[in-house]
Amino acid sequence: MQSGFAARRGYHHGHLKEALVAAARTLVQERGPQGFTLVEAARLAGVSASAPYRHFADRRALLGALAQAGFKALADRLRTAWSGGGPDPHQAFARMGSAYLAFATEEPGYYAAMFASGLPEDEELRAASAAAFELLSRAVADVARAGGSDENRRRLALEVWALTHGIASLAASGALAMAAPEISPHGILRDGVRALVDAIDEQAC
Amino acid sequence: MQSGFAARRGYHHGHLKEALVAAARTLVQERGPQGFTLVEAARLAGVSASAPYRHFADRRALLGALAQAGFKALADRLRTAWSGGGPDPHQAFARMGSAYLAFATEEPGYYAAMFASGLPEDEELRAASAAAFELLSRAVADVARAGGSDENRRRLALEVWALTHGIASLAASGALAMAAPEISPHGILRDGVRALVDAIDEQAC
DNA sequence: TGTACATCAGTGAACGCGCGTTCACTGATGTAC
DNA sequence: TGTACATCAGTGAACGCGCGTTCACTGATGTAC
Repeated sequence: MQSGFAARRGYHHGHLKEALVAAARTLVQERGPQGFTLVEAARLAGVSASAPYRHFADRRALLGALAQAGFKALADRLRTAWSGGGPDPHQAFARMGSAYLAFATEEPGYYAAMFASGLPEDEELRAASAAAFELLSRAVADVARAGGSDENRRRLALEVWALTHGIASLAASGALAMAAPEISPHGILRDGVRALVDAIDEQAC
Repeated sequence: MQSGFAARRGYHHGHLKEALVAAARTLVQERGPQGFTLVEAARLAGVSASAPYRHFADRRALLGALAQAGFKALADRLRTAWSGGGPDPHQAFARMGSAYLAFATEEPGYYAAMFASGLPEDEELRAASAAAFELLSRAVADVARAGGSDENRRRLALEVWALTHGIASLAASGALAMAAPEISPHGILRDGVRALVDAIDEQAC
C-alpha cells in the first residue's frame, strides 16, 4: 500500500534526495514547472515540509536537479538508440530521432523541467545539457560525413534538434492534434529529418 | 505619468477588459503562464482585485483570452508577411517564416500563453488557432504547387510549423544560445525551410 | 563487544505573505418620459 | 431640457487556503576507544 515515493525505513528516509526529484517529476508532469510546489513534493515523498531543506537550498534548486536528471536520462536514451551508429548511420540516426520524441512524450515531467525558464545557473546542469547536444552533434557528423564543413554539420544538428523539439512541443500542447489529428508525429519527424539530411548530402555532391 | 494600463476616466475604467489582457501579456512574459496572477493583473490595470470578475469568469478565462488575442495577432503578422504570395511564393514563404519567428521572440507573452497547458476549452480560441494554421497551410500549398497530394502539403506545413516553433522555443529557453551561440535562429530557419520545401518539390519531379 | 558522544537527517510549530474568490455596497451612465 | 430610475461597472473588506521558509528540537546513525 505504500507508494514508491513514501517508502521509509524509520525516522531517516535513506534516499530522500532522489525521492524528492522523483516526486517533482510527477508534479511537474501534472502541473508544469511553475505549478510545482515544494510542500507537495515533500508530502509525496512522505516527509515534512521542511525536510527538503536538508538537501536543497530552495525550490529552484530542486527544479534544477530535476532538469539535470532529465538531461542525463535523455542522453542515456540517445546513446542507446544510436548504439555506435550501426548498421548504418542513417538508420541509427532515425532511431535517435524516435528516441528523442519518445522521451519527450513519455517523460513530460523531465522534459518540461529541462526547458523551463528560470532554472538556476549551475555548472553541472549546463554540462548535462551540453552533453546531450554533443551526442546529437556527433551523430550528425557521422550521418552527414559528406556534408562538408564542420559548421554545416552543426547547423544540421540544430535543425534536427529544433524540428524534433518543435514536434514534441506541439504534440504536448495539443496543438498538433488540434490542427491535424490524422498525422502522426513520428511520421512527420522521419520525413522531416530525411529532408534535412538529404539537403546537406546533396550540397556536398 | 500614468501607465497605459492604468489609464482611467473616473470611477469607470472604460476599457478594462482590454487593459487586463494587456496586463496579462506583460505578466506572462515576465513570469510564464503559471506564474501570472489575477490580482497582479488587476493591480497593473489600476483596478481592485475583484474588478476582473465583471469581465472574466475566472483566472483561466483571462489566460484564454490572452491566448486568443495572441493567435489573432500572429495571424495578422503572417498575412501581412505573405501578402498575396508576391513576387514569388518562395520569397513570400521565407518572409512568412521570419514573421513567425519574429512574433515568437518579440511577443513572448502572447506566445507562451498560446502554447500553455490548461487553456480553457473555448470555441473562439480553437477557431483563432485553426485560422493561424490555415494561413500557413495555404501558403504551403502555393509554394509546393508541384508537391503532389494534399496530404503531402499538410505534412510539409506541419514540418515547417514544427521547425519554426522548435527554433523559437529553443531560442526562448536559452538552450540554443547555450549549445551554439554563433548560429543565428533566422539562418537556421531559412536553411531548414528551404530543405523541407525542396524535398517535396523533388519528390514531385 | 560495549559505551560515550558527535554528527546527521529528520520533525512540527510557527511566521508572514499573496492568492482566488465572494459579497454587499455604491458611484457613474444611459434611457424613458 | 430636466428628472426618475434601472442598469452597469466599479469598490473594499473579508474569507479560507496553501505556500516558502525558519527555527529549536530530537531520534537515528556511525565512530573512537
